Amino acid sequence: MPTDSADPSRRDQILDAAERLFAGQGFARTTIKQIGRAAGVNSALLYYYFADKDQLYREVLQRFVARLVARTMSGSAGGGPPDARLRAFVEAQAQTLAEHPDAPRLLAREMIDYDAAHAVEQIQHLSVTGFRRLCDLIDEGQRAGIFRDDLDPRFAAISTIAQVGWFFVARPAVRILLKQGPDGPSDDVIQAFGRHAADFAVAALTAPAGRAGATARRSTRARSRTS
Amino acid sequence: MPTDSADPSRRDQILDAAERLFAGQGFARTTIKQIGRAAGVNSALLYYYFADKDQLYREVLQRFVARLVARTMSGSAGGGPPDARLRAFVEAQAQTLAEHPDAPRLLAREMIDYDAAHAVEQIQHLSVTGFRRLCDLIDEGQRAGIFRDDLDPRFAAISTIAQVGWFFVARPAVRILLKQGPDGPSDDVIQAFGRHAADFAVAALTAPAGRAGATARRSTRARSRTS
DNA sequence: GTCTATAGGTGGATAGAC
DNA sequence: GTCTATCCACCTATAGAC
Repeated sequence: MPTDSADPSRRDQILDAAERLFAGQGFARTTIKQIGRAAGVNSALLYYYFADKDQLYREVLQRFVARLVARTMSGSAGGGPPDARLRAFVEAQAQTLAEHPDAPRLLAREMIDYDAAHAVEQIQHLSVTGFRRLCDLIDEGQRAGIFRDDLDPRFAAISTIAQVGWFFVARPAVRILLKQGPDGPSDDVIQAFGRHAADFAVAALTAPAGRAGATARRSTRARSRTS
Repeated sequence: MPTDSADPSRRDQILDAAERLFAGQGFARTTIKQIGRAAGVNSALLYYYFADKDQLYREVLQRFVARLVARTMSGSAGGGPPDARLRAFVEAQAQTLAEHPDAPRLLAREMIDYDAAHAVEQIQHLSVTGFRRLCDLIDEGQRAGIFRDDLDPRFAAISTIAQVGWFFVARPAVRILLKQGPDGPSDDVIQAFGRHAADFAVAALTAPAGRAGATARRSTRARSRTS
């Protein structure tokens, strides 16, 4: 099985079809024959390019995450004050997911179904890049005195990212709540939510430290900020 | 197939086993024979109690969501100011999910894989109860002047719920970020995150309206508040 | 490289004894 | 009610012609 070497077209053709199908119906329900048909080739050919179904799936995920990381990273590189950069980060995230509607499904399913076993390195990479960048951003804002410093940056990063992530994963519920059509929220609504999420996060982080926790104990910070 | 009538024990025994397996590995990868084995009965017996695999899955989901709704609702009934009740709501949510670690997986997968087709009414019910209650809470706080009124209550509700939801769904990523063991975050960390999420949401909602959106346009509100 | 044909295995579902 | 035995469909993967 000459899995490597150079034949872009056919190979990518198969990967494209596989990506669509895996994203749409998951690993188990997608058959080799479906993929072959969708790619316009005989299903046996898949075994010329890939060792088995599992390997094909892994390569789909890898290619996918790599693209996603590239896209996300390029979007939030600029300078400026931490709150503006955080805002840019969140809006870029919404933008990216709106352009790749398969992404949340594919990744969330992988995490849920296989505990990310097919793409540990990829998911790690995403965590180490995306999450980490956010953490650093928040930490920086805290040290600059712009953000309240009684929040754990890692918790805050999860809360920030969660908004847009959940918006896409819980699509059926969101659709009902927002009374959107069967295709899910329109681009307008997605963009509006992206702005809202950025707003929400910045507001939570810039709130005066003493004010919000009237009922509650101070500091949900559990650990060192070096993370 | 006398699917109904009265035989609690056997039937529930099968449902229990099925729930564990479906939650752990999803619908497609779970086989009838696995369920039979896990339940300690012959797999053919499943067809005495349930019409087919699909029907069994539906009943698992229904029972599951019914329990979840009951649990969630009882937790956030009390009175008090809106911000305290919102806090109670979020912490109850975290508590519930910590006690039912299968819940996020089961529900998220159903939404992702089948667009909630197996449990439309259930998901609708969850949305109409949980989400709606949150929306009303936020709306009430806005009218009382406690929460800023330039946020769409429905968007704010999504952001609020998303935090804990994502925390469980993205477990592999969270695990890496928080440097937790393979079993996922400990109960302490879950509780801490629940408090954090409540804090985060209340802070975002109580922030002075003009302050947070220095860079941004006012109001991410898109539609009427009657929702 | 790409196809046809098919082996080998598994899963959902039924028939029928007890 | 519960089990044994089994059928049939379908899916992954391979063998081998072209």
